[in-house]
Amino acid sequence: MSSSQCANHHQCQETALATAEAHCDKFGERLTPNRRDVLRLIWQSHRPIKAYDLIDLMSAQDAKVKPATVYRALDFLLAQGLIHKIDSLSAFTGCSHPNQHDDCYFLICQSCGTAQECCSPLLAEAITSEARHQDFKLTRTVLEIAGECATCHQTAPHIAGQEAR
Amino acid sequence: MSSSQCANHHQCQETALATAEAHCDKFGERLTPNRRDVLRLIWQSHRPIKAYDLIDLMSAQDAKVKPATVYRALDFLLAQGLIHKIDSLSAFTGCSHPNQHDDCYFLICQSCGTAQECCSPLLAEAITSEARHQDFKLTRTVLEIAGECATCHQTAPHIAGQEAR
DNA sequence: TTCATAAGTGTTATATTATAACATTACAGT
DNA sequence: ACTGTAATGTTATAATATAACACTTATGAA
Repeated sequence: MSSSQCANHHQCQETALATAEAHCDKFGERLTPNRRDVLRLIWQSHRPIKAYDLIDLMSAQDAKVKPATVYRALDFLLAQGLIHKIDSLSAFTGCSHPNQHDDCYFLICQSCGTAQECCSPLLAEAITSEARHQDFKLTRTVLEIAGECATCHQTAPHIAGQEAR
Repeated sequence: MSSSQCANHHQCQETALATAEAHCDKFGERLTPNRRDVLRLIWQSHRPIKAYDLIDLMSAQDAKVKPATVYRALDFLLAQGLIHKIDSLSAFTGCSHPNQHDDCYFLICQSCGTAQECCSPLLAEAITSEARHQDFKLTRTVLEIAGECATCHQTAPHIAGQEAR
């Protein structure tokens, strides 16, 4: 369980929830208890989390939660840009800056499981330009880069894959 | 049902099978009837095809084919680089140039369903360089660009999404 | 305030995608 | 022909995701 990226994960979780609250206020959307719970659990997880893990976590508290409940919350959060889905993992992760742009990509560490959200206007422009070159009208880009993050290969050089999963 | 890209799809299918044959010969791998059937069906489909559609097609011929049969063939073909999996679609498509490089990306048309495989050393380098910049050791890149292909927006301008599926 | 509507949730069922485990068969090298 | 490995057959089940319909809650117009 690495815990990189943010000095105080509890803090970044609270910030994310506050941001989500503000976002919903602004757009007249409702961050209901279910949606908030799902969002909180996503932020509590340090890495992309799967829908059924969320279901299990939700169910741990009190009554069994059904898939539809969680998937509906996920759909809402995705629609609001408050989370991302990582297609290559079938997993979900919080968006660290909802609404700012949609040219993000992910660095997914196969060793520690984290997915760092990154933005590069330069790279985004390179992709847009490639698409334009093929006369292709771009609506959505999925860029997911798998490998080993700095922390992992500094800590345990050249034993990559061993602790993967 | 657009049928773009290649003038003679039957031909490109045969070429792909011959290439696969040659590849397997070279590496001492066996392109068994099952694997060949799956590969042929993938090439027969003009767009990325789902595992269970392959199962249905295989089953149409004679006896019912079980998932494992097809998934095993898919695993083999993926391992040999003879096909790609499009993560954002959970679908498979033939690789038009096995073994040549692994810096390909896909332009996925949401209107006609085709996925064009493209290569751009420039873009690949931009991505590698981004990763390096974050001190990230890249092992695999997924770049899937969804939108509308040239053919579709030339044919039916500004009705995008209507005939999507 | 009350009612109508829309939005959200509960619940059951089922669709879709993928793998595990173990028995059997086919193949390549000796 | 014998033997070990690779491939396949078969059954079962895991993991991911959605459909459909009933019910409840929030919202806002009358």
